Amino acid sequence: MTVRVRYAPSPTGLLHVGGARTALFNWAWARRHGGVFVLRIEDTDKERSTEESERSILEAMRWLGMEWDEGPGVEGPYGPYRQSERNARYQELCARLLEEGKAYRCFCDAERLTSLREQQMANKENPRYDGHCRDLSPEEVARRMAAGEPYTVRFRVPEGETRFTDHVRGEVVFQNKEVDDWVMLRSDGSPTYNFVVVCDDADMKITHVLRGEEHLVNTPKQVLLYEALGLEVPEFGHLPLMLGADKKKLSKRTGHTSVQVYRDLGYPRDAVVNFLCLQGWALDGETEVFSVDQLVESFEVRDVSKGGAVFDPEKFLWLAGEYLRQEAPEVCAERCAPYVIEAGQMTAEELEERSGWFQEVVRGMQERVRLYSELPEKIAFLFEGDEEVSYDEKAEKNARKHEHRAEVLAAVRDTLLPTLEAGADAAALSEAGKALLAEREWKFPALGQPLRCALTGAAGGPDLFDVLVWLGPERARVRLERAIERLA
RNA sequence: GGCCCCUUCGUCUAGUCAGGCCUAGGACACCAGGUUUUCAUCCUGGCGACAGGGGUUCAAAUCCCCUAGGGGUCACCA
Repeated sequence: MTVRVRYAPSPTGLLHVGGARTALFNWAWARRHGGVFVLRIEDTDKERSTEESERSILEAMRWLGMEWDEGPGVEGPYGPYRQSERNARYQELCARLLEEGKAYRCFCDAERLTSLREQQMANKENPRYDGHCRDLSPEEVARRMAAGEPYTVRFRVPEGETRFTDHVRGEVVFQNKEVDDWVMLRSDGSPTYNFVVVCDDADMKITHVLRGEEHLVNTPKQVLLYEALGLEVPEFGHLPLMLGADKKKLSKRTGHTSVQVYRDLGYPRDAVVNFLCLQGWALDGETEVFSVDQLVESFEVRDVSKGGAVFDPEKFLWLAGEYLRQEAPEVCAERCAPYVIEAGQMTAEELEERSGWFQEVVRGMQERVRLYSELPEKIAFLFEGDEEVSYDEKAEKNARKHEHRAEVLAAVRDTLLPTLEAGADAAALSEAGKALLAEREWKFPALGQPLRCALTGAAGGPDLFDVLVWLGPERARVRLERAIERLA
């Protein structure tokens, strides 16, 4: 039997990182077993669903590299893949259950239900439907329908207990008396989640339902519905929740929750995928950094942890840096480019013209950056006017520690700049610099600290000889002259 | 509160299904050293956990029971 799994987001916002992880696990599981990954849009909530949100979710899914085999834009044998387009089928199945007495019409209005709930809570009872319309006579139902009274359709939960084997948690049992006669069809005739999810999963031949743990308590309702419909029950696997620092379900209160935000913040794509997988799953307990291929090779649902995972922004940042540093400079440069443009440091055209130069800068900066977005502020000194480089306090203090600072800077101007002009690279400049120091029997800091201050105005940063090359002889000369005066 | 789920370092986790190889391994963070022209990277070391209590067993992080704690969910949302 081919494995068929699905990810079924509701288009009511951006793609949540928890949802993305669920999708990733489903996707990996399908790929691992040569199965099919279905993407289905659960837009039964007309109030909150938007096309805009659907677009952004699809875009984020693609960005993460999850191609769906069936779903919006990809024809499949069980479409359409948007619930709003499948209404006829829901009505059909509902009519069947009604006919068989497995569901019934309920004429209780919102007002009655609300006061019922309030009363129950006041009595310290559990709020639940009281079965008021469960056994209405066919005549009464017909009469009230004819009178145009609005009604919902409720599922008639049978007696007994419902059990299923969860691939993450093992055997789970619910007493049916704890399960409410839930609403399948709203009074406007539209279907609810628990109803459509079963219809669609069955129609789409889904074999494994992997979803967040918040759905665990819905499962008995759904199992019961499969049984009432005479359908085969799929296998379930409830993934642990992703938690915020407060150990509660990850929400905006404790940090960013959408994939798009991390993308926009400049996290490498593969780092996002890798990190999400680390929440609740481990390759071997040793390897933290792994590829999508490795994920697909070894992902098993039974290896998923049971406990919730606190989302750790620090570790995420570390992992982002791991990925960014491994990138080829030209790739990294391309990904940093939008941020450089946004910061107003270079235009797209300039970036194009000086792509070699920019890549070289990126290469020199990669070890010092974790997110693409971090680059601009770290190379801002390159875009300052040469006459107005601002020295920060520590840089200037470091430079002033060396009494021969002016002399050393002058020596750099007189010996290194000509070398640079002649086309020397950073390695050659470094040699020349060291020779210059050896001559005078000075240690490196005597050169490094004044020079760094002169060139960058900062106490730390990239290799000085790289900086010399990036700046070029003209600009370096201006900065040196100015420093010789200012640091005198 | 009812029901359901969960519980190994601060955090992510390996080990639990098939009890001995675990004086519990790795990673992030933190601390201390080292390399380095600074910063960063990199390297070395340190700190640090089986929620508690009972069983079962020659032997329990691993199996059973209880307690405690945390979470999820209780809609004409999904």
